Amino acid sequence: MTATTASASPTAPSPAALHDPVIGWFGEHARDLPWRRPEAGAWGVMVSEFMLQQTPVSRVLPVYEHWLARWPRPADLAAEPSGEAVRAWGRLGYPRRALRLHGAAVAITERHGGDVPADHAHLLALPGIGEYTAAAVASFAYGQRHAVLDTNVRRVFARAVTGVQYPPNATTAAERKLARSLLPEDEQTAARWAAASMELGALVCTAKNEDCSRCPISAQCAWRLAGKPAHEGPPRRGQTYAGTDRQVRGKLLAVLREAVEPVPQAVLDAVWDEPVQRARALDGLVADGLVEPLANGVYRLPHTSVT
DNA sequence: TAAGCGTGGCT
DNA sequence: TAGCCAAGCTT
Repeated sequence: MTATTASASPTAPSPAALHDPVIGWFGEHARDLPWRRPEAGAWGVMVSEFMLQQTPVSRVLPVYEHWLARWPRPADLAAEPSGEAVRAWGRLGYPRRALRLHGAAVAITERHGGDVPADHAHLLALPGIGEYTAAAVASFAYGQRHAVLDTNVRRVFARAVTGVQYPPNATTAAERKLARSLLPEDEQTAARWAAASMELGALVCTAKNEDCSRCPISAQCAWRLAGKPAHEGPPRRGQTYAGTDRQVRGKLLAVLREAVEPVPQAVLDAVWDEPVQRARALDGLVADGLVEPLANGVYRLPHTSVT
């Protein structure tokens, strides 16, 4: 066996030594977010999880409120063209999420009687829902016992238990095993723990400028006890953006989002000088179902119904 | 498994 | 200033 970065440090705290302080801290410091209120329901939780994938809370808040007011139930969204979801997504980024959320709403309406399924496997089968989101919805909306492994939780575990600054680039089997071993037995406590450990990573045990003076488990944290050694190993993969197809796609879609009428090719051509890359970006958007080509070189957001 | 996929605020 | 970073999913 190769050494695993998720193995416990010699000074790793026991699970029981972590649960009470972190859950207690959460009770005092949890943010009052709309998707955490009882009235949000499972649909509100699910919408928030889609929007929060790779996107900060502050930018999600206004779009979330607008979305839930317009489409209070999955069937309300499913009844609209997918392009309306893309338009309402605004500038949250990664607009394929809007398409997938719309597709999930259609599937929920058709297969689950309009109610967000509580079963983990059923959630996982919906478009746009992967390992993390399925566990998050099952845990946050339905109070179930699941290991909820997002980037915040992975970082908290890497530090507090494993004793390193950052988790691996991709989630490993060792991390999943560790997360399961730390999960409280009691279902309600497990759900509380999932939300609390995540919030700790989001507010205190942040990627940069972590504030150990505000951390409820700083006395037991393996990384801190080791002297907070700097990250070793391969650098974490950075994201390039300027000059990429992604940037061109973003510019093209921004024009179409704000247009009421279908947009002529010439208007789209104005957003980017380089014709080969511009064409490739537009073709990609069409292939992804984010843009619908009409006759005569005119484009719009998709009006197609999902089948 | 690693690359592709948006956007904007922060340091 | 120019990266770095933010509750991932899909192929």
